[in-house]
Amino acid sequence: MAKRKDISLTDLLDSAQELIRHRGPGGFSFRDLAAEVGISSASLHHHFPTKDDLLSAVVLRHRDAWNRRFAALAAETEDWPRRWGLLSTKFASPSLDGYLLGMLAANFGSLPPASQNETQLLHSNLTGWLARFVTEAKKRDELPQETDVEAMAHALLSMLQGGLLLGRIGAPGVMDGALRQTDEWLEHPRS
Amino acid sequence: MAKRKDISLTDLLDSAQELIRHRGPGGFSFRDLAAEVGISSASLHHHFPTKDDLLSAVVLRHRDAWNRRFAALAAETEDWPRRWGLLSTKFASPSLDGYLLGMLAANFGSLPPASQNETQLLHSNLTGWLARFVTEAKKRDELPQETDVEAMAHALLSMLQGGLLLGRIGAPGVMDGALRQTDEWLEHPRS
DNA sequence: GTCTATACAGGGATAGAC
DNA sequence: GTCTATCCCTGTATAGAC
Repeated sequence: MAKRKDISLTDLLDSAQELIRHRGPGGFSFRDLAAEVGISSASLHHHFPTKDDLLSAVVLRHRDAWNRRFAALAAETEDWPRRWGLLSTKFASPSLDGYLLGMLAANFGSLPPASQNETQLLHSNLTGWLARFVTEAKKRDELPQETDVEAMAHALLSMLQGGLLLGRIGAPGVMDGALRQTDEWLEHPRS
Repeated sequence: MAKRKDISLTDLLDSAQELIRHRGPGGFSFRDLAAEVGISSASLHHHFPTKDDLLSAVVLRHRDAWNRRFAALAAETEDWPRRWGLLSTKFASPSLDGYLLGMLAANFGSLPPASQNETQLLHSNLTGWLARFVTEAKKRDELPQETDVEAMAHALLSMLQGGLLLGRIGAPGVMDGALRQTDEWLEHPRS
């Protein structure tokens, strides 16, 4: 023993992110994560001295990933219905990590400082992208001119996060229903 | 010492509920709650042998409270806009406890069994009432006949919970924005 | 019904060898 | 970079006196 395994940072963050999504930031221990990736908790502390370091690293990467996804989506199409369709699908996909923000938000008060910070940044990044998309949709007359950009962005993100969150309880069709209704609202703007 | 203080069950559950709302079900200990109500943790265990007992008692009472609120609301008016207005206000009020469901949902996987059960019941109670209100609104032609009752109920509850949850992060205007947009959608049904 | 005291498991984190 | 061993704290829960 005591040989280098050179656990990749990516694998580590992947496992950590999975644990946060499933059990919440306080729902797993260094020992849990260490066991999962096959090293000792002391070795884990070598990579991330404190839990705050670990959590905020996960959130930072997650934020980057979403920013890249949004940028790619923005480049891919200017069509609002298409943008929203792809976006909501990404969020609704259980294999993807739309859950993370909600888990962090729910346990925000118990998060260590750097992680709180990253979580706020994640939230404002997502809201910012949504607001940009809504603004552009208005310019293209795909949404009513009276649309309040901020309100719409908050509503859409709240819906997505709330749907994911309530879906955790186990009742079927929550996210599907919420998305179906939202689509109805979005595709049939007021007369 | 060792005199009876006869801490009232109500005070106990109140404090516990407050702690769950603020820190989540796993974010406080028997010692925390005991200190708050001014008894020892051992005394607390006398009232609630396990944490599962404590949590599920809180959720049960909470569920009852919402059922009574909904029933009162149903009796008070049949007007859908008014019902929704009062309801969303109740949920949005920070002094009230609309948070609870979201906190429980986020940490659902870490909840002990009875508490999971109660949480599911809470969720289905709330969804059921919302669905009933939507159904009645359709009958009164206050919502489009094509409205999918389940979808609408899931969407509204998701929005409320998502808004409350994201509001915890500290960004201002989330819940307000989400509600403003929802009102827009509800008051201006498709042409 | 309340207390003190305590058991026991699990958490984050560190020391120091290899 | 990894390990074993360990520290110290906090969590749930119990025993037994008053």
